[in-house]
Amino acid sequence: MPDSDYPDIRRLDLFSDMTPEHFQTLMRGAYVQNFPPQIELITEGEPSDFLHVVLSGSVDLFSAWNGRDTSMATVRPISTFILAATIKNAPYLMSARTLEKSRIVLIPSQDVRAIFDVDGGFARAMVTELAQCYRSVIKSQKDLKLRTSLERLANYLLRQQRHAGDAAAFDLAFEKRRLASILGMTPENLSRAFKGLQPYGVTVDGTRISIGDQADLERFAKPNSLIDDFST
Amino acid sequence: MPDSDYPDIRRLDLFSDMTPEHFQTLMRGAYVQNFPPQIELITEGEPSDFLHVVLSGSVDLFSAWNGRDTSMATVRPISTFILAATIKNAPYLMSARTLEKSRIVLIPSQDVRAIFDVDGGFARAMVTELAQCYRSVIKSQKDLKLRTSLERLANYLLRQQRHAGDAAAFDLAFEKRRLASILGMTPENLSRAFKGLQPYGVTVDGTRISIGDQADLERFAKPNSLIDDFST
DNA sequence: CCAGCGACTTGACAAATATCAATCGTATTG
DNA sequence: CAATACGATTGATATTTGTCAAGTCGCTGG
Repeated sequence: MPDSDYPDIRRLDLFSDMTPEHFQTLMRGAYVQNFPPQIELITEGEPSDFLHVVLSGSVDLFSAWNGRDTSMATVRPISTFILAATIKNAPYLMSARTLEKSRIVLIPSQDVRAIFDVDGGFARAMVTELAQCYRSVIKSQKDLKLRTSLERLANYLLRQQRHAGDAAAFDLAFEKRRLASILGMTPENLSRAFKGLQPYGVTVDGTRISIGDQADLERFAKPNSLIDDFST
Repeated sequence: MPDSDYPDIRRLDLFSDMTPEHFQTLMRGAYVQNFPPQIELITEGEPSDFLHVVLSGSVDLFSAWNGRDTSMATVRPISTFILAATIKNAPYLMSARTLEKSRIVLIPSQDVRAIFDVDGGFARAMVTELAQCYRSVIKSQKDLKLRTSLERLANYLLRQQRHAGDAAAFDLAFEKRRLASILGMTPENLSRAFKGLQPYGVTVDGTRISIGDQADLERFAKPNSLIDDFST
């Protein structure tokens, strides 16, 4: 691995508290690879050989069953994925594929587990990371079970808007078919859902979203920090 | 707390690897309480003051939004809940209420975080516990997003059957209204779903479920270890 | 330039799910 | 024992969501 990547990884919360020696050990066994778009990095059901770290690009975590499939989450730099499978030495529950050209670190799971056993700082960082992941999925689960698809879309747009610095207009982070899958609906329904939000001042032009009256949309969406706030 | 409860708690994976001193410290600040049924133990949004351990009885984790509510999970002895909120010192994402008369240990979150900082064994046990919780929610999420309500019910019954030692008949673990909520449907729909499984040999008499032909039901349900196997 | 591809949209329809109201059955209680 | 309360069920209906089949639009590669 090029040494230039070290600092970026070291700076991750997950790796910043471990001893330099242990970090070195991890990095010695690791390697970095550049992947083109649409490459399947891991397949659900396979043993978790590597902990992955996305340095650049983005990765889609998805799952399939009985001919259907669904996007579960998107991983953006710089963060890790499939930490839980790695540490439990259990099969992946989700598949992963690159969405764009991506630079990814692969750290042998075996090494991660070994260092985890001897480095308290690493173990503690892992707790924080896993707790965060757990709470994110719980929020997503609440979103799915408590809201209609229209409400999910409205709240998603408000979250994206906040992420864009409360701008009145912003671009969708990815294509609509996958947004639909993430929100748990079909692409056709997403199209209709966008129309359904027109009365609340939402206009769509291709990938560009404009929110005419944020307060109006919020009155409908009823965003809630226990579902929509990703920082806590 | 009565000393008789110590061994039960100590035997939990979460607490078995920590030093005796740290365990003592945790137990000194903890207390045990008996709650009647239907008592709300915690409310979502509140600060996480205590890590909870269910010694006996059972607890429903649920969440509400905009007048709707849904059951997220059931906690049975002996295990903990809201570990993630405790460790992140963040508000509860779910509310909890006793389903029956329950005996519950309350351990001040502050103590848990303090010991977590100094006891590597505890931190490591926490990682395992959180990874398990995370994977459980992911499975549940896949169940929700990839399956129809009929398929969810069929697979739920197969899981329960396995839990009952592959018996041809078994009793539902809780009342149907809450089962419906857990499976993400209305009670009315659950009733119809049971009827919908009759062609596959499922018969219902009150709380008693009989599975006439397990292979037949499995052909319909298509159980998958990456969704339905809770041990991995 | 333009043919072709793929994502998106739209409409018509079908299926799944929720809602509302009424009823049934059982367990509890005065 | 009767009255009642509550969960479960059922039927009718409405809403939501998915499916299928066009058709549009924009982009890209020859």
